[in-house]
Amino acid sequence: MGRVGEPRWLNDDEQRTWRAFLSASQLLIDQLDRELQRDADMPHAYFTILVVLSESPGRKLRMGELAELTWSSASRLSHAVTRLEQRGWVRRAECASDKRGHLAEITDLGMRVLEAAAEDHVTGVRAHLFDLLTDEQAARLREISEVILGHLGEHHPAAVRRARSTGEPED
Amino acid sequence: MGRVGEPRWLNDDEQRTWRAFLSASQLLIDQLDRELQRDADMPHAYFTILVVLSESPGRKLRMGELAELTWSSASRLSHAVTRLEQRGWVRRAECASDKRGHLAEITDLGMRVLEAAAEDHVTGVRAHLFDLLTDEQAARLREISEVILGHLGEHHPAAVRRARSTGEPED
DNA sequence: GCAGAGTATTTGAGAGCTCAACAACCGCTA
DNA sequence: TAGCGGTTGTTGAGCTCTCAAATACTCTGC
Repeated sequence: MGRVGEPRWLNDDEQRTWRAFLSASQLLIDQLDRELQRDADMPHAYFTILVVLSESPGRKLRMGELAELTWSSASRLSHAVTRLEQRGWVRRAECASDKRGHLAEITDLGMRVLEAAAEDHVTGVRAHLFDLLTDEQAARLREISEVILGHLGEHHPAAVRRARSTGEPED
Repeated sequence: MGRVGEPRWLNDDEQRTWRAFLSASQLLIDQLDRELQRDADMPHAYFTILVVLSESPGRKLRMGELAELTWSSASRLSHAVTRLEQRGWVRRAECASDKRGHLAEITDLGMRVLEAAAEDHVTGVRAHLFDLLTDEQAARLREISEVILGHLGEHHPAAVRRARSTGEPED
């Protein structure tokens, strides 16, 4: 991060683009978060955890894998799973192959809650995103998002362990 | 929000687009937030408040206006300003024309802190966004963001008061 | 087969956010 | 001008997230 000379400020166009994007994505996430809280009594982070678990083989994952797939820190995930466990939506189990490891498994109740939440949620995603965009725009948005994702994915804390353990160069 | 029959699920393309966009914007915001915390010891929300204040006439704004411009709830803003005040970056003053009102004003110290923070921040915005995109993509991103913003802006809590007080239809 | 280094996860404290309740004030109306 | 609904802003409790420290286990080399 060594700075060399003057920082390159954003020009007017970039400034507006950046502010629009920041506000828009923040507002969209906030809106869906509020709707999920109102309709299903859960923050979006919990919803994501349940979705990923529900799609996993055996409906269970090790904490570490779950953290990577949800782009979450280990700590945040652990706290969240504790709370999901208290609600009876997720259950912790021990990992046979590695006694340090813990598994998180979505319960039947969790599946039912998730299905109900997802129904409302998809309505919001349409109303606040896809219904507003042309197919062209949606396709562009996807390309742009994938570029950012490709760049940032590697630097995210949740991915660092994987990068190290698979011998990738660390840049 | 009356649901009519089956919810329209996202098709495969939409699913991937949505997940890519959600992850990318979340990761980008998180990354810049971490950098700001590390380099300038403040969360992004504080940075936004300082930016808006610094650009305002007299470097001060009423709490309500500041809340709207930062898309923040009144409560969140009030808590944030309290903490910014403790750091000496912002000062509260009374509003002459309306004794219910409070002004928030960025201090000289606040301006210096902001300028230092902005230098690092702009580097991050370039590195994690503009350096990755073609001019075309940036232009599309802006269009897409403005569409979302136009739609969501009205429904955001911070905008409801304004909408009501200017006689706009409430949908 | 044990010491030490590394890995997986949890824990606790503290910061920031949300929601609901509150206090202070405005301005209209009778 | 007193009353009252509406507006402005703050507060406190409770929840979620972050960061750093702790715990429990694995693996490697001797």
